[in-house]
Amino acid sequence: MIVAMSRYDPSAFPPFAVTVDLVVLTVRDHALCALLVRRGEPPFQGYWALPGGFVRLDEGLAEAASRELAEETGLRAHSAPEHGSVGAHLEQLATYGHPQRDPRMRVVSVAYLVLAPDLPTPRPGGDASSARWAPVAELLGGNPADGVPLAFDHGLILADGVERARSKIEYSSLATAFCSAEFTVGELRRVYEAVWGVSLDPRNFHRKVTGTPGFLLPSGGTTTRQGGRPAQLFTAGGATDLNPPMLRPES
Amino acid sequence: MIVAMSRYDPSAFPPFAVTVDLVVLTVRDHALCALLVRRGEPPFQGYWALPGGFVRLDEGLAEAASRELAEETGLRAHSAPEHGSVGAHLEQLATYGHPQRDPRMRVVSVAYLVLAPDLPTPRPGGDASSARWAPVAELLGGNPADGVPLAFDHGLILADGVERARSKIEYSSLATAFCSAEFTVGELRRVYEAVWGVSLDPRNFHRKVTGTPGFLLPSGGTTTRQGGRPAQLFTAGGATDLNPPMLRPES
DNA sequence: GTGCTTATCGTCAGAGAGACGACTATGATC
DNA sequence: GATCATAGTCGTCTCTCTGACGATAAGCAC
Repeated sequence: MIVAMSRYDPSAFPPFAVTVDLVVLTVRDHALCALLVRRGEPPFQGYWALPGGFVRLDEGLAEAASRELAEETGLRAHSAPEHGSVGAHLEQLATYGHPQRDPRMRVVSVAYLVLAPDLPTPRPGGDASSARWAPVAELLGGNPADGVPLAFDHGLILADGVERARSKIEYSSLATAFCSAEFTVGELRRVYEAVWGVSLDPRNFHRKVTGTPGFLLPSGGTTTRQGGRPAQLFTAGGATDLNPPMLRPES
Repeated sequence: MIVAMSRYDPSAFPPFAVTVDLVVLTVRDHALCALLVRRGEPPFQGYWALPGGFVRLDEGLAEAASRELAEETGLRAHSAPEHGSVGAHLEQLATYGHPQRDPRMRVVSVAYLVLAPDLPTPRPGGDASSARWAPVAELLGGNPADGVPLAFDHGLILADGVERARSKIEYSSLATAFCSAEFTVGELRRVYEAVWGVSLDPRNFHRKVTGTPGFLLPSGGTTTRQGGRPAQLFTAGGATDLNPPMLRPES
């Protein structure tokens, strides 16, 4: 087998550049938003793009994603969920390697998905004008005239990331990654509503999440943040899987 | 931003080797099996490994996976399901890039998952002694003494692929990818039983799969392959999602 | 106080799944 | 041919969960 014989021949392998790209999602103002940075040089100069960068030769892929995330947002991300943690959730999304996705060289990009609570200030890289939170509804709204399309294949990557997030909160407790350490059932419901773009019945939602063992842990306090009757505060419980899942309403 | 400035500098990027590795699964003798090849050279000489190879500079990742699959098994795979097709299902699984996963060089491997019907002869590469179908229960059985561990991180990749397959047939019609073009409800049930390693009630299973619109299309004929009363033959319908899903029995 | 908001508890009908009985249609064996 | 074993198919019952509500609770603004 010729292929097997040359497979790990160190002297003659096709050289690739490997990058990580980040789909960083959060919920702001009742809308799902993605972090974008503006490109300062060609190609796609002036276009908005996903944050990311080269993987170094001595670091792992998740490590590179984590480093880029910290550089751009100051967030510390965990691959494994931690209870009541302030860090963001990070998981590998997919890998994109079309030969012509970068016009200058062969680049394979490993995309990571980050779910973060609403950040106090989007101060990526210290340069406020070069980064923003963009509502994904505007970016993916089918109508390209709504805004400049993203650089490279980042529109595709973003769409995959959003779909992953939308489906993942169905059968896991990951929606809590969008909330701060303590949150109310109503805040969690607004996360689901923003990510899915739907309205949910508050009573059925309350029954579902409070009735699932390990999803929510009462933290003892109450809050009146949202106006109206004070709501009980919770932290994320240890459960990671939702069984049975909370399915999106039919399209 | 230093990172952004150097991000796509074509003259100075860290060079990586990029490979694809294949988790090829099928159901043989009521057991879920994976395709393995024996390594002929160091490192891990004599170990069993997942089939795979280098990505060429002018081909896409799925393209490379598809090419390797054809070279090793003769199968033609489709990323998109086709009705009644004889080809296998192929989808991207995940990407593995730990800096020391290959002792000689920095290799990033994009793993693909292939679900194939039982192949008449496992004649990979034309060299029968260098390839085999191995029951995944033996490979992942927690007890490493059951067999030689796989080369590189292929044991981890295989475990991820098996878990993907197990969960994916819950909420999609992908289990039909393990069947030949025409199959009976009982054959499809035995696929689920082999992949999940459980026993399912034939009556409830029959009600579920025949009651899900678009899952199965009656092809008109009947068969008596399995002995007993002749069973109706079906082909895979157009539906890709199972809603509601068919959940595994609780562990 | 009234009115508005949000939170939380209850009730009811329908869909779906698990457990399992009953019947059907073939081949194998006596 | 009668009997048996095997596998396929249809029905029934119960329980759980969900979606669609009604009703009540506890804050704030006026």
